[in-house]
Formats: sequence, C-alpha cells, structure tokens
Amino acid sequence: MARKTEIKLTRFELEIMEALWKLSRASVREIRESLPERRRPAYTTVQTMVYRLEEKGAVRRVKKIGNAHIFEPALTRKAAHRQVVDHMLEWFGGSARPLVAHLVEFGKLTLEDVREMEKLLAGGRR
Amino acid sequence: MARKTEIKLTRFELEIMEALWKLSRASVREIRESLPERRRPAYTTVQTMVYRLEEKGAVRRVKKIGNAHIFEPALTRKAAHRQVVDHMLEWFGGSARPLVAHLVEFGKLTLEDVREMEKLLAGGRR
DNA sequence: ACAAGCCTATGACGGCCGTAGTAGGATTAA
DNA sequence: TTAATCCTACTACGGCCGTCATAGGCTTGT
Repeated sequence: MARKTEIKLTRFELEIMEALWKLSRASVREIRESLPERRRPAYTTVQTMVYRLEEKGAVRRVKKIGNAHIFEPALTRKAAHRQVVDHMLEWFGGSARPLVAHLVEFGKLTLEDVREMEKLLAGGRR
Repeated sequence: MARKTEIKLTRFELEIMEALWKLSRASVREIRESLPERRRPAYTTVQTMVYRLEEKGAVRRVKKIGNAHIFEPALTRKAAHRQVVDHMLEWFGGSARPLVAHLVEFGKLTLEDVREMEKLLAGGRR
C-alpha cells in the first residue's frame, strides 16, 4: 500500500515548519525573521534546517525570486502533528489513555478542559 | 531553589528504567533478560545504557553480588514520567489542551475515555 | 560598470545515542 | 588448580542534530 513515507521531524524542525505553515511560502530569510527572537539562530543554521527538511520531503522549492529560493510545506500541519502524536503515544505503550491519565495526575488537565473535550466529542460526532 | 537537576531520558533509557522499576534492584544481566525479546540488544549495549543512566543520576549501584554490580533506580517512575510529559507538552506550546485536542481529532481518545477521565477528576478532587 | 550585499552550496564539528567489541580481572565448577 | 565463564571498564563508530563558516555566484543601487 505504498506507505506514505514516514517523515520524522525534530522539535526544531517542527518549529521551522510551523513558521512555514504560517507564511505559506517563504525564503530562508523570511523563515528566519519569523522565528521568535529567543529562537533565532544564524542564517545558515536555518538554511541547513530547511535543506534537511527538503531532503526529508517536508518542504519543497516552488520558485525563485531574484536568486533566492522560495519554499513551501510539502506536508500538512495536520499530518505532521499526527506523526508527533503517534510517536508520543509510543512512550506510553501506544495508547492515549495512560498519557492522558498522566496529564490529569500532574494537573496538566483541569476538569474544565475535560468537559470541553467531552463536548467536542459528543457534539462533533459522525 | 536548588533545582532538582533535570534528568532527560531517551526512549530506550526509559525502557531500561521501566525494567528496573519492575525489578526494584538488578544486575545488568537481569535487566537485559527482562527486556522483551524484540528489544534485547547485546549485553554490553545494555551495560552502556545503565552506565549512562548512572551518569545522568537515574540509577545507582547499591551493592555487589559476586563481582556483579546491583543497580537500583535513583528516580521514581512518577518523576520520570513527569519529565517525559513535560517535554511532550513543549511540542504543543506547553499546554495540554492542544495535545489532547489532537488526540481527540485523530481518534485516539473516545468519548468513553474522556468520561472516565472526568469521573477521575471530579471524584479524586481535593 | 562596480562595489556592496544577498544567497547558495558545501563542509565541518561536537554532542548525544544506540550499538557493540575487547582486554583483562573475578568467580566458579571440576 | 585450572579452565571456562562472567562481569567490568573502556573504546569505538556511525547517524542524526544543532550549530555555523566560508567561498563564490547573483543582484542591485549608484
């Protein structure tokens, strides 16, 4: 079934992707500028990340403006997040239940959060 | 406030720890034997992991039997899981809400799961 | 036409991780 | 006592990641 080629992103790569998803299309410079100041490494560092994302198939070059390449995501935010979530679940035996149990235990989830969730599930059924 | 020294574990290190938590105390060999067959690398590989866990302060040597060292966890399962969860949350902006939203979106959480959670929260309050 | 500046392509490096081999000391079964 | 076995302490290595420098080609303002 022609596996959709697993694309594994690191945390920082995901941040680059987030920037790119927001921008839709952008040059390395634009991506760099759009990163929060506290997380803005050298130009070539960002460039390297973008290149590696390209190798991984997460972004692609769409055109050139002047001599600068313009990149766009080759992966939807949703698909990427799905991967991330799936990997996280592996840490908890593959099931969401224990993970959420931990969230609750550590007070990361309030009763309100959960009620909201429930509403979402009950309402958005199909 | 004398930070409790962050101990960052990788996935495999966590698996070793899980083994050790189950065993309470064990030698490298015992740890290795207790790993599921599909995940049982060479003896020295396990040894290296244990040594590195020792450096990270996650395990400690408690005694010797014959010439073999016996190790025990120097970190509770709960504390370790807390770290893991915290790191995961960072991927989602530090809040559990979006993470759980994704779980719901991708069908990893059922209405039942959430109701269970709610019961837990409502009941176990204080 | 040219200097100044921007971008690209490539190379590098150190740290962490998973993996394992090896030398040699310690233990044990005969 | 001695050979077989076990365990330790090191060393190594390649891959991935975050980090960046450098060389040189392209573009542009004057």
